Amino acid sequence: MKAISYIDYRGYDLLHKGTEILSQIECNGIHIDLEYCKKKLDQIADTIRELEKQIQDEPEVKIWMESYGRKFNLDSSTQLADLLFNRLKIEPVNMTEKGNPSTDEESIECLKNDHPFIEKLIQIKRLKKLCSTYISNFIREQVDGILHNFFHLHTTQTYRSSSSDINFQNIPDRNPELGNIIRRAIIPRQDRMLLELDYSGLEVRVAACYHKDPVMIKEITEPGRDMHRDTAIELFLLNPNDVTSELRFTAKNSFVFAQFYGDYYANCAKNIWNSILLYDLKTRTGVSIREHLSDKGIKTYSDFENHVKSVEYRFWNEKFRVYKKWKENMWDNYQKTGVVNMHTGFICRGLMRRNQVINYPVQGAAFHCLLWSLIHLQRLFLRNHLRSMIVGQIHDSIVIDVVPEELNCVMNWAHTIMTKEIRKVWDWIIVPLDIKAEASLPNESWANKKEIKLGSPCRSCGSEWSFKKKLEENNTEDHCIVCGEITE
DNA sequence: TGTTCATGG
DNA sequence: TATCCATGAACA
Repeated sequence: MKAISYIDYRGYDLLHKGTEILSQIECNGIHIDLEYCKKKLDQIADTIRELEKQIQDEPEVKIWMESYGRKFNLDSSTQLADLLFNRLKIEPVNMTEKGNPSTDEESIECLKNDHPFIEKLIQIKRLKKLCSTYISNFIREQVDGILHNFFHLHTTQTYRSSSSDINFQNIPDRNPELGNIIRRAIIPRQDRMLLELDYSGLEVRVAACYHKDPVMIKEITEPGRDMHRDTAIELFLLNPNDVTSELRFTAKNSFVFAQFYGDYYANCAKNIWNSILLYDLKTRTGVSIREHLSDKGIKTYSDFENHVKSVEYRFWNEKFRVYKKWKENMWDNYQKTGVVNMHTGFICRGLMRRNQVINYPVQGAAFHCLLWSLIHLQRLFLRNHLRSMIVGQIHDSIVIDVVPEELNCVMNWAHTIMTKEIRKVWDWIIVPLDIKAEASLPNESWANKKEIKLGSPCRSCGSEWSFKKKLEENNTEDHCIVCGEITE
């Protein structure tokens, strides 16, 4: 049988066992506060009505209403684009994929000073999104207060997973206001706590297992190194002490990750420049980045684009030379053979663009690390009859509904499986793996998650895990995550 | 049905 | 050679 030779059983086994374990997780489901959801839905509806009333009197909205009459609709991007770019003659900031002027949040946020209705419009859109995509669906999909969403292993091009009904993998988090509202609805079962275990920098580490760039391996393994901070220093021409978390964030997302995914300097420069202007980014000592760059000779956008071009050149031709070579090899090899192989035994075929060829094997294998860990953690749970249960998975993290007395044990096992056992089985993982843990106190919602660290056992309850509680005057205090007592 | 927008990794 | 992978809502 010829076809049999095309099947790689490493990949087959992983998906077979993965499917079984994910179905058990779907069956467990995640507990929600149904009464809270219903109450919040009504509350937000009131807020939206109030906001809609408030913007009715704004001059721009009057023009909008007059031109569309009965068809006037705040949810229509087409109408908003017509208002902003045709009637008010505003220069578009971004274009859509099809080349039309865009009205997405990033493009209209910078108009809010000249057009105050924009700020309320953005808030209305956010709240509507929260209700329609999240809260309403929580209420629709729950059975006796439990959400049994699906986790699929057959829908993505990269052999990652996906989730639907509800999508457990895109619940708001980055925006604290939205994150807090919706995550307040997600709660542990009675007297339990929610725990999330995250692989730190998983894709960057898995990428290193492919390209084996010595500079990147150093970045990952040497303590105290921080490539995002270093990139911020180069992009904004700063001393290390002048880098704020905001500047590091911009460098990380608009340059480093964008470059890893295959972006190029002109696009990066545009995005960074937009951030500088929109958020009026400053150095740690409070100097405006715009002025600071100007002092260094970068006065116009064109100057900045040239500067980013030179940062990009050093990034790939001096710093990550081996990584760059690997990308070229991957693309050449695909053009010759038509396939891309993953470390985990999967093969990608079919028509792919260059950036897909470079990213698929990384994205897929990174998720497979998570899936492998999930399978083995769940086996331990079942074999040892733990009452704690795995309730979800978000690409590089595992969410568990934990019985407090089992927390020490769960953390111990998870750490062993996710960072040690996996490397015994997959020797292609040539860099250390690391996990981060966040948890909420018993009976608290997911909105209250805090990072927890290993410490000495709590005198009241014996838990070894504590979180830092912020006090006045930059002081912190360690508290036990199970009983809340101060630990030493 | 296609486009645009939002959310997450 | 031009930012990777998803789900889902709403409009046109």
